Amino acid sequence: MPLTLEDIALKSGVSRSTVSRVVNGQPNVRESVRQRVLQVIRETGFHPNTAARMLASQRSWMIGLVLPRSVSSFFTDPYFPRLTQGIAQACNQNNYTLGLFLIETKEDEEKIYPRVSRKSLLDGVLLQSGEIGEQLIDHLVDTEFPVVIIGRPPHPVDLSYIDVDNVSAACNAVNHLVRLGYQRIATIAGMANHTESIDRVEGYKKALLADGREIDANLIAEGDFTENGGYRAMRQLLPLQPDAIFAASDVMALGALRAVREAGLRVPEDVAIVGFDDLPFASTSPVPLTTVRQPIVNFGYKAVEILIDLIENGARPPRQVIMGTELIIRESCGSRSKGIPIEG
Amino acid sequence: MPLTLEDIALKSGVSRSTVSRVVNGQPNVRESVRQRVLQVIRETGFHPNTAARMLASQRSWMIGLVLPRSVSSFFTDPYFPRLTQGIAQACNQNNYTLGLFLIETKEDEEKIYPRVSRKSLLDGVLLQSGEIGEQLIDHLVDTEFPVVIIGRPPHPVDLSYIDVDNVSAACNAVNHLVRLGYQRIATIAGMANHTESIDRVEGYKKALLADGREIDANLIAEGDFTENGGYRAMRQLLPLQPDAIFAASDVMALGALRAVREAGLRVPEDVAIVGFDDLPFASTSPVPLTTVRQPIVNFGYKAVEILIDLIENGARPPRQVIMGTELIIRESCGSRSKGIPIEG
DNA sequence: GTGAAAGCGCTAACAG
DNA sequence: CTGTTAGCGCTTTCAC
Repeated sequence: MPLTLEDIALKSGVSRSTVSRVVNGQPNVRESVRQRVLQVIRETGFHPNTAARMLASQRSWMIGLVLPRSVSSFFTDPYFPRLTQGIAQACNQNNYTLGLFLIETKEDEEKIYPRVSRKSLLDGVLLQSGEIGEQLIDHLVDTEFPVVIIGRPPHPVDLSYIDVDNVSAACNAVNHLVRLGYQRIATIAGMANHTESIDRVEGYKKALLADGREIDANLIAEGDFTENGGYRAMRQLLPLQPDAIFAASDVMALGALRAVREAGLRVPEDVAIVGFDDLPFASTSPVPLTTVRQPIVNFGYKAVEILIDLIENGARPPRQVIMGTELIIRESCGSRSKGIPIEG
Repeated sequence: MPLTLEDIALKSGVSRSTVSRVVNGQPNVRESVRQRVLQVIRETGFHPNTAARMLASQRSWMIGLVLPRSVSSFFTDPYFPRLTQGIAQACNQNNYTLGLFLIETKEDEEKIYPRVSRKSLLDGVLLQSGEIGEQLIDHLVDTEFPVVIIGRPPHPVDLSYIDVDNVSAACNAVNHLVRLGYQRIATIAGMANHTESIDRVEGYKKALLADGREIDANLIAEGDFTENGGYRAMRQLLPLQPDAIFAASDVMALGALRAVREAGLRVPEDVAIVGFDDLPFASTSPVPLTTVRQPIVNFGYKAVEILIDLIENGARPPRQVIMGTELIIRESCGSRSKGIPIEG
């Protein structure tokens, strides 16, 4: 029923190859012929069969986005939808189709693995860097299969990845609190087995040490990137009477804020809070959040760009792209009330 | 380089057809032969080429999720990630691959159209019902292509869809406010050209009329399913001194809550608020939200189920599946303080 | 129960 | 510039 190249060839009085050339925008076709063929294509509404094309050309024009099971916050943290947006946008623009692979169970992982690691379905994959010990990375690493990891991989691997400089970003944020004169600065970290958590804690420590302070391990509470996780971590910190909190995500900062207020304390007067991400709600939260802005959409965009470069040009060696962040000052850190100037 | 059926056939001393039968779990193979072939497959790590399979069988085992441009709240409303979760889960379980199509520009729409409307790439699509006037639906309607619309379509079409009974759900919610004795009940609607908004407003009116009240058009404010939209709508309503608000989404309810508190009023003492969705944050919002719970994940799950039935059994006529909702009572409607019993 | 053979619709040399 | 000719790797009759 659906039309084939052959049909179009017949109707335009040329061969199948010529039609193929026209469809693929190849140069070696006489202009008048090209026009005639295009005309027929338009009239008939012909579209080449994707599967046949994939098979013959060994290219699918499709990439996969893999979100490992460990990234359970996909549904609770607006970070991921935004990332996905950037990725989808870039795919559209480059005429790639995006396949979404959410891994939730061990079973999923096994089912999905062959689909995301062979050229027969995907031209390449974007892998959200998950837990340390993530199997998928190791499987992928010695394949020739094009991969870009989103986020610094747990251990050094010979793969391209894209990340922000979490250490510096966190360090800057905490340093801001230091300069504002806070004495007991605590942090709510993400899950301990995720690189971005590790890096942000490191930045936290670095800023404190740079000011000649000591690290109090009790002031480092582990959240899990959820609102509730932030809340629980804050409840745990409260008895230690911190006067400032650096939370590794805006969502956790919100949970912390809830806990602080529930305890009858004020933000930022009694406890200052700084978040991470600068998601839309950061500015509309009960107390507008001072936070580290990540270029999330661009991040996804860039990831696709690198992947496509890998697919189409096989660019080697692997690239590491680090994107910039920016500290956004709002109410929750109290710099306004303290009247301390903001650095440019 | 990668293995083919032929390779496996050679190594197991059978024909390509037999290997194909084994791979596809067909019955007509002697058990001993089946075992031998399976053994070779395991040893070699063979996986059939997806493109070749698609081409020969005219099936891709892939479905698309299409989010039209009008669904701009994809990135601001946690509703969509949850829906996507349910869909992805169901796809995994049924061995389908999920393609994600986010349409943002007119250009995207044109590029994507051929990809989502032909059997050559997808076996079927899930279309998030968008704006009234959405082109895609009309294009899809007279194709034989399997489609399930998520949400009631703007105008009656001969397609399967899945939805909740928004009218009843809203009516129940507002009725709850009525029974609590609120006198000036306002509503914050979604975008006027979306069916779920229309239906929820209708439910709102229905509850009021059922109580013998009149509809005051000024008490119906239009939001846009964002937090800011809810905030703005509430600011517009505030001068009219409503004593209760029914918001068409939790996100908007949150915006309304912010506006109310900013005006120095208390929830629920001065203004009661009821939301819609029961997203995770509804229970942790500054005032826990009374809201209509939608079975979002199940919703996505069910949508896939219907689509697969359509693909595999060509089930006709189109099915309309309506899922149930539940009113979740928390603090924001004030029923606790008013001591009014909650219906079973 | 198993194998041979004919495609699925397209791309990509290779001639001309 | 254009047509001919092989496949891409698998599914699926149709014989045996």
